[in-house]
Amino acid sequence: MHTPLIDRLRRRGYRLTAQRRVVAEVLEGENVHLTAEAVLDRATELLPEISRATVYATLQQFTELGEVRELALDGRAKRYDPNVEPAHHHLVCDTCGLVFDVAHGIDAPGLSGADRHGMAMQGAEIVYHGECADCSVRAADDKMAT
Amino acid sequence: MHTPLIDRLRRRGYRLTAQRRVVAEVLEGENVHLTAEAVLDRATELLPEISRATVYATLQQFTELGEVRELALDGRAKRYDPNVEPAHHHLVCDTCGLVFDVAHGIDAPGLSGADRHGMAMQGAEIVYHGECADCSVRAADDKMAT
DNA sequence: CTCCGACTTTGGACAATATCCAGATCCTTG
DNA sequence: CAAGGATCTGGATATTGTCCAAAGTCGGAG
Repeated sequence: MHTPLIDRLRRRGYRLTAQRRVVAEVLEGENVHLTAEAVLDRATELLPEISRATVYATLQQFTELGEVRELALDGRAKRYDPNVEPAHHHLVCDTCGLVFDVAHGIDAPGLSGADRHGMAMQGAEIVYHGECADCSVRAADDKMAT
Repeated sequence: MHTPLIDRLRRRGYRLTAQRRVVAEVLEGENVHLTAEAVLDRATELLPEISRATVYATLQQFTELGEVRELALDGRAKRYDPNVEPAHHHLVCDTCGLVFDVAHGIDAPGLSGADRHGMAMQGAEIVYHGECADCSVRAADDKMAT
């Protein structure tokens, strides 16, 4: 079986290994944004001897290939978004870490030359912060309980 | 000496300790965005017996008070921005982690009701990504060296 | 001014996330 | 199907951050 991802790996000179297949499979099977540890957990179910180092390395490779997007949404673990296309931003619950995709069509304003500070621009990521309904309810309950 | 920060601490019932003064002093003396470890380093020079736990706790308190902004710009350490006003966004070098402020006046588009997914919105942060001039030069050098 | 209780700090253990490395393994090419 | 370089493994190590019990300190009451 050749998914587009696997094809691109081959074309770039990467070898086709069971480990890479498994990581690709885990990512494609999810529409939430997993952390590396979550990917490792699921990958271990499919290929018990896979190692942590391999999962981390593979996620980096996929990121470099543009197959997944690495997201730094909060100060915790990075998350991996398998939906590269269409471009979109994210909405995060600051309390529990829940992530929603924001409809595409929204984009960050560009930077003027002066604001670029001589840097080569590579893109912009908008992170909307809020509190999800569940956490709001839980906060209200906690207040009542006092 | 009573900086505005110290006043607000008192009014909220926080005690005025040497450790809090030192952390405040470190933050005010910097216009770059320090990591907690960097704050610890500088604070240790001013007050050698200060502990890591205190610095982390103090940075959290200052964040809750609105005196500093906690930034999750990349997947590495959180950074603390002492310039709360005016609101502004950030430009990050993905290679070395260097951070520039982006001129205020830029802001993220709002979210429609459907895009809010029932969450209570608390704000949006735009992170512009790129490669700074130094890192571009270094990458070019590396290529020549091969 | 002194004392005491509550708030704060300390330091070291622990947790979560991530990277590195040497040796073992395994794809792919020829 | 053998060789060789790419890849993987497992464990050590690094980085960042949190937790906790005991010790210490701030600041209001007297």
